[in-house]
Amino acid sequence: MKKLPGKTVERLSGYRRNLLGYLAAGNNYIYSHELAALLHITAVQVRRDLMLIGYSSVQKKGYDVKELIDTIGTIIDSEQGQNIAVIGIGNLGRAITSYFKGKRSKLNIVAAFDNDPQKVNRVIAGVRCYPVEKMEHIINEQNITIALLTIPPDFARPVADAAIRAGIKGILNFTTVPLNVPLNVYLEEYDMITSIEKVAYFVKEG
Amino acid sequence: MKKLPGKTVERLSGYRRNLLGYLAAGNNYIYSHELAALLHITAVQVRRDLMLIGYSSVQKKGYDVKELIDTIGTIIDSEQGQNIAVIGIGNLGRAITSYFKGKRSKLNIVAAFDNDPQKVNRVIAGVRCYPVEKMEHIINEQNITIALLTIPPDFARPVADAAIRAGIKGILNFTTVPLNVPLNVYLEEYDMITSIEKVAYFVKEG
DNA sequence: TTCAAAGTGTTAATAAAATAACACTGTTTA
DNA sequence: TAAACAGTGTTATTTTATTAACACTTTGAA
Repeated sequence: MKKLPGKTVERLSGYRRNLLGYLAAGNNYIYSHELAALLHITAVQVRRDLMLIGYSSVQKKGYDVKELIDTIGTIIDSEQGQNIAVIGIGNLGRAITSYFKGKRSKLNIVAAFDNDPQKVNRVIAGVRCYPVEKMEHIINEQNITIALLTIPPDFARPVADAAIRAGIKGILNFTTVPLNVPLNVYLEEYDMITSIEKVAYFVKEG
Repeated sequence: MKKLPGKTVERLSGYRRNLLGYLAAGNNYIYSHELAALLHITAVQVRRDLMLIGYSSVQKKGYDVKELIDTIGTIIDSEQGQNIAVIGIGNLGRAITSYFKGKRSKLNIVAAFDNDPQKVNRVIAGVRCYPVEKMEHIINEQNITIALLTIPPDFARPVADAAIRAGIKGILNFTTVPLNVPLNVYLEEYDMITSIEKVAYFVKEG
């Protein structure tokens, strides 16, 4: 399967999330236009995305929700699973960890790192917290490839570099600090302030 | 000024965030390619965005950082400021509040809402928490137009509806629940799981 | 059955976004 | 002070993403 565009991956993730909710609500079939409505996009977009991943419904009674969830899984999940570390287990790190933990079977948050002696060697939000000095060791030992970066700005850069040296292949950066990573490391940046400002702008402009 | 595309607004927010850091680091001028590098985009993109908002540097010695920060402010900020409420002050709500509070002079988080009697009528992360029943009243009284939705999924929909009835004009939805809002309300959805899954996908695929 | 109605997969067209190209203007150096 | 250089603003081009169009298939009703 050819590598999908980032936007498509985002939507696939959104489809699955909504399908899980839809299934939990007791629905077994869904039409493209219904799924589209949940994401505020068009039915064509949905069908086009599903075409891209080679999915087609046998019946014309809508898509089989379970089947579609599984198909999306075969595309965006890694078969053997992927391990995640939360770097910096302050307010945001804790929030993300407890929010995410257990939600996706193939993605496991297996470690947290922090410098605060109050936190180190304790289990926080269901995850063991290690001192930052042990990062390299633990990342290797636990085969962690993904890092969620939620540390104070001053440490963001050096700690991210260390994580990469230790073998991290993908970073989701929640800090306000711009990072630079080698080509073989995938970097996604998310800044809440930008989201808030965007809402504010469109509220202002109507 | 014509309404800008969402993507441009996001980048402008990113420019300002980076410029603030750049200024704090003691730099007063910045070239388009330097600013571009911080955001991992091209210099052309930067110049194009600035053209869109009608900014041009008098000198050819790079942009005046302070001036550019101000110009971006005149575009994306509301002159009289905008008030924000955090609806649901659990882990994530607290994290966002303490992260954001005071970072942008024109955007103020002025109230939190929650049902938990332990939280109600207390000041949490620097913001007073009110019971959800008082939401309509407070939103009106404090002229709150923006809501950050960080409540448990089961309450998301009814509470969002109530907030809109009370006069909210923009919602940033951090829950996994798909919302429907009237046309005059701006809705931005952010799902952390999607971000994490996106990173995971591109780590997997290389 | 058979005929509409509704839904799907796919190709074609459109729109939006990012990139390239380039003329112009200061800046620097010799 | 002139010639090379570097950086900017803007138009043109390309690429990417979205939407429209449509033939085909199933479903359901008459």
